[in-house]
Amino acid sequence: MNTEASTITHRQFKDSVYEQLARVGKAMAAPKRIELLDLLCQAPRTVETLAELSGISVANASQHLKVLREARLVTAEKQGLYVEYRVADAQVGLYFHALRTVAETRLVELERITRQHLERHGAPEPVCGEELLRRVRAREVTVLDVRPLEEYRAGHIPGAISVPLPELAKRLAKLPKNREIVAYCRGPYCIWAVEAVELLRKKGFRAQRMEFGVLDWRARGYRVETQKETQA
Amino acid sequence: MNTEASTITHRQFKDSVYEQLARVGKAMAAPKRIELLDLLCQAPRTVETLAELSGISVANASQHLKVLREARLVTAEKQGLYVEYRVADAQVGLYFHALRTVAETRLVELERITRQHLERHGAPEPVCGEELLRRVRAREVTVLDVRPLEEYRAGHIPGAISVPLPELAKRLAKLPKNREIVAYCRGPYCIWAVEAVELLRKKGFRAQRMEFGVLDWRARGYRVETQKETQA
DNA sequence: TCAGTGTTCAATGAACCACTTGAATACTCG
DNA sequence: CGAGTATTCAAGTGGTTCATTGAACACTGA
Repeated sequence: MNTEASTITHRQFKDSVYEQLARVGKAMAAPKRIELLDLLCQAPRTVETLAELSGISVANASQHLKVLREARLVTAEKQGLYVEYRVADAQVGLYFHALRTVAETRLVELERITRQHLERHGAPEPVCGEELLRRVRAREVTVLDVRPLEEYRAGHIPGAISVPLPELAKRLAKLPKNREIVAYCRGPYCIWAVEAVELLRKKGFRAQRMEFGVLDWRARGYRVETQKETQA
Repeated sequence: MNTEASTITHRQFKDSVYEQLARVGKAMAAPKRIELLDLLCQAPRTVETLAELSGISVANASQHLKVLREARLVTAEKQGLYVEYRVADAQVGLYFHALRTVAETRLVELERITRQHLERHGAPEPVCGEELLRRVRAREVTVLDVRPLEEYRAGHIPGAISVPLPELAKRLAKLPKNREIVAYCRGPYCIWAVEAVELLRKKGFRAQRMEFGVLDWRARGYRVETQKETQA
């Protein structure tokens, strides 16, 4: 079975397998493409929106999206005047999450950068994530999703209330004063929840930031709620 | 809070975060690097071994390993005359597994290539993975790890017996005739288990191939056994 | 049908990357 | 210490990728 010939075809087989795996790997080799995928993990979006959110030209975004499409990580569908991109399936989100997790555990630089940035924004003390997660799951606290509405619609933590950050100020009155509030946003690198907590505390609420996003939630195998528009 | 200035530093922050994430992403952008990481997920190895197993020059392997090291995915340690590389921590294995899973679910080509190759090696019918997994977990079957001994030592499915494929023939007598046998190897792209099953069946054993490897096992959150040398 | 808009394509140049070769380190072990 | 070996480094080459620009395409809505 280990003749010269079979060894060669063996190598060819391996080479083509790893070549395929590299198609997916290459898709995540450019910072901007990772950012686009991150955005798409929050909600489906058009090319123009993605370009604006990630700070690149539309043509460039389109090109990056083409690469992601060819790696089958995202799909595109024409919706009226716009082309709407979305992640191809749930596995893609988990893949991105795995990448992020490795980077977080292995790259000290990443933690340094994040901590600096949070401190500059007067971030509250880092919280014990897992314990908070437990209380959120047990519904012991009021959970606020401070991302834009469309991201909430595309998927949110069950029981969470959508209060986009810009609207938080005018909707304070409708929030419960006596119950503890937990705010979350896109994830550990998003400061919206930090700002939300800052405002809430200033107004006398008991509030905490959860640094997990919907992706972290899903990666733990918990259910995600979609579409429903629970509002305060 | 959304002044021009704060928006700019915001962009800078995001850019540096995604740049860090891309460090990890780039590490998996070359087929050969993925292959090296795959090999390292099975067991720690020296540069020379890795070069030989992946069919590249030592200098080239060393260079790829440097990239993996700079992305902090692997660590190197001098052991006697050789430098031994190993995956930096368990998360890295899960990251590679996530990449592989996405590629498997999304890339039809990968499945086609694999099926062709297995058929050429007279692979038995594809098995129902999850049901087999249950029976392995319940220890209803005799489990054979047909990889080289050092990979078995680095981590194997609990209860599995190490019978490296080349030694299978001479150790047939020591295997139970009446109990069903399940063989596994490095994973879905490795044909050792296929060949083992072929031989076993020819000799009158009831045998099946499990296409999961240790990585798939771990990704499901199951315990992995190390070091111990259970032998038939 | 035709203007207008969103998206993609094609071509360019600069930067980067994979692999080779040959030399230089850094060890170990006699 | 000095020979021998494993590994890494440095330089060069051909190929690939990224961002930009301007044009082309596809589709909508009047």
